[in-house]
Amino acid sequence: MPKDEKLNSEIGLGMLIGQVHRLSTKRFVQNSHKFGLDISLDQWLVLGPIWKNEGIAQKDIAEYCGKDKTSITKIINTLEKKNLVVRVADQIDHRVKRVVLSNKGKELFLNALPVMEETRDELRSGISDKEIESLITVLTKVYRNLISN
Amino acid sequence: MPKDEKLNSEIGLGMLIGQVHRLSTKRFVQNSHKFGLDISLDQWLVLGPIWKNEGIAQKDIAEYCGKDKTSITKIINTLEKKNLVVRVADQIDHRVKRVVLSNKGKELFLNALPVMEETRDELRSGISDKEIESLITVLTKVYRNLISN
DNA sequence: AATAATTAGTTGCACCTGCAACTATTCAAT
DNA sequence: ATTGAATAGTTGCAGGTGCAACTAATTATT
Repeated sequence: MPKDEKLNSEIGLGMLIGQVHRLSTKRFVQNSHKFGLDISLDQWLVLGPIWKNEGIAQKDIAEYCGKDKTSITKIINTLEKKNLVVRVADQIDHRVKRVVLSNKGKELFLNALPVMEETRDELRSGISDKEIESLITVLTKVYRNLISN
Repeated sequence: MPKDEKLNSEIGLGMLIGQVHRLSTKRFVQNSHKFGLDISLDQWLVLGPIWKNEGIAQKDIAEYCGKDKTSITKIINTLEKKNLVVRVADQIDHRVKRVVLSNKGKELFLNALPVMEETRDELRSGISDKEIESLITVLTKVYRNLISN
C-alpha cells in the first residue's frame, strides 16, 4: 500500500522525537526514584536557573527553560508546596516575584546531579561523541526552524 | 564557573529534544487551525493506525503509537466525543474494544494530511536529506537505549 | 470444574502544556 | 497628572502523560 508508506515516512521523525522525549522524561523520574529522590524532569529543569541565579524572576526562568510563563507558575507552585523554593516579592517592581532555593531545595538539586548524569549516560550509551554532536547540530537547526514563528 | 558549564552541557540534548517536541506539537496545532481544522498532534497520531487498520484494538493502537494504554483510552474518549471514531465491542473476546472511524473521522484524517505535510516541511526547511537521515539514525539509537528498560 | 494468572480497558490522582482572560503594577505619551 | 500601553504573574479550561488500583473477561493450572 503506497499510502501507508507515505504515512509512515511522514510520521517518522516527529514520532521518534516524541518517543525519545517521553521515554527520557520517564527514565529520569525512574532514576530519581532509584536514588531515593522524588523529582520530575521539569521540576529539575526549573530548579537549574534558580540555582545559578538566586532570586531570578519567573519571567527569566521561563525564558531560560523555553517554557510558557503559565507552566512556570504551576511548576513553581509545586516546588513551593514541596518546600524547595520560596517566592519573594521584588521590593522595587511589585509585579515581579523572585524565586529563591530553600536549603532543602539546594540539597535536592545537588543530589539530583548524579541522576542527571546517569540518565545522560544511559541515553548516550553506545553512541559516539561525533554522532551526538551531529544530532545536536541538526536538532538545533530544526529548533531554529520552529522558534522563528 | 565550571559547575555552570557542566550543567549546561548536561542539560543540552535533553532540553533540546524537549523544546523541539513541544514546539513541533504546537506548530502542528497552529497549522491545523490555518487549515480550518481542530485536531491535536496526538489525536492525529491515534487516528493513523485506525485509518490503516479499521477495527484495531486499543491495545494495538497503544503499541503502534508507543503510548500508554491509559493515554489511548483518554484520547479515544475525546475522539469519540468529537464523533470522529466509534468503539465497538468485539463479539468474540468481550475484553477488547475495536475502534472504527466515522465518516467525519475519515474526512478529517484526509484533510489533516496536508497539515502534516506542511508541518514536516517547516521542520525540515533548509536541512538536507542527508542531515535528516543522520538525525533519524542517531535518534533511533537513543530510542533503542531507552526502550530496553 | 474451580481456582489462579493474564489480559483489555477504565478510573482517579498528580503533574505538565497551551491558550485566553484576568489582576496588578509600571512605563509612555500627551 | 491622566490616560493608555505594556509587563509579570495568576487562574480556569481542555488536553496529554504515567502510575497504581480497579473491573471484567479470558486463559492456564490443577
